[in-house]
Amino acid sequence: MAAPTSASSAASAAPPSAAQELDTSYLETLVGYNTRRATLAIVEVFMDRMAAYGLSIVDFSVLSLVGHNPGATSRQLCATLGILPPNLVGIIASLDKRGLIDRRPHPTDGRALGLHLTDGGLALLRQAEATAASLEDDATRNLGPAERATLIRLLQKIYR
Amino acid sequence: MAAPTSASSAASAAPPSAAQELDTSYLETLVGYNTRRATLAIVEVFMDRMAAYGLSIVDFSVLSLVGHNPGATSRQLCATLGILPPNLVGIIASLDKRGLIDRRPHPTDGRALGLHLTDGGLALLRQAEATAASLEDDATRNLGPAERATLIRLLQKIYR
DNA sequence: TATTGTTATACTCTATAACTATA
DNA sequence: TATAGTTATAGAGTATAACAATA
Repeated sequence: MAAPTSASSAASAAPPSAAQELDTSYLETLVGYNTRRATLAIVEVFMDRMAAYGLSIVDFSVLSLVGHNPGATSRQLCATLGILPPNLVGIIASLDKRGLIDRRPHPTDGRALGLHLTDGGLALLRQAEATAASLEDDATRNLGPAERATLIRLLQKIYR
Repeated sequence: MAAPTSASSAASAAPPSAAQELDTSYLETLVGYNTRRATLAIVEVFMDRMAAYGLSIVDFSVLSLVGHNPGATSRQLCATLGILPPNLVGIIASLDKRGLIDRRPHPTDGRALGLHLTDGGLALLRQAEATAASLEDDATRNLGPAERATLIRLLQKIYR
């Protein structure tokens, strides 16, 4: 959480006044504090670079899930990403309007719509996923490959 | 992100319809996706249990930092927690109004106010920190002590 | 009767601009 | 002139209730 949030990060690498840093040793003993700080550090880089494609983090997640799960429904995306249905409507509508995804009648359920990438959506996803891989390497540059694998394994032990 | 967000988590351990789970294997290769999912899992438990003290996560962080850094200023809290000054004003005012913290004139800087815990604030912090320790143990129950230490070390390599 | 997708809406969180008083 | 704390305000993100169409 302490990471300067975009505002100050551009101009100043060192803090503007530095004043006096607080002792965070207690908070740093909490796993949740550390996962949150790490998430914010990565998310900041993620948002910066995905802005080039006009994609938010959720946009990227939706586009990627649809790409890897052709015919997925809104309901499935909501369950997977922890988004509530009313909040996904605008996201889907926006990706559809931009011509990145198609909404087709579901083959077996008349209530549902199956989501599919368009050719343009697939092309954008490939670029975005390449950018994501590169950005993740940068954000985790202090981790070796084995450490990165260990980190992911331990994190999944928490949420899976 | 996929974790059911409080709404469904109470009544149903298994998903309501289950429908068909999507393939998330690509997203799970991203460190950011995993840190975010783990954060959401812990945050959910954290919010549930801290509600007993009327503390949000930021309330807890502020109370804890002031407790471990008597005389800290708003500016320092903002820098440490990545909160913007206008968004901290209400939080500080609320903790003050509840009698958990005091705002005293800063000894050397007439513009600033030094923050201190009241006796009541210290008592509440001690309870809250005990609850946090217990809740963290629960949320990371699938990790051994060594794994927990490794996880924290690797996360700090990302954000420090 | 339950579920999918949707609208409307409210609440929280986060962000920017501008003011005051002190330095 | 720069900084600490503050106000007002705008924008995301997230939450609930309720509806039409379909199962």
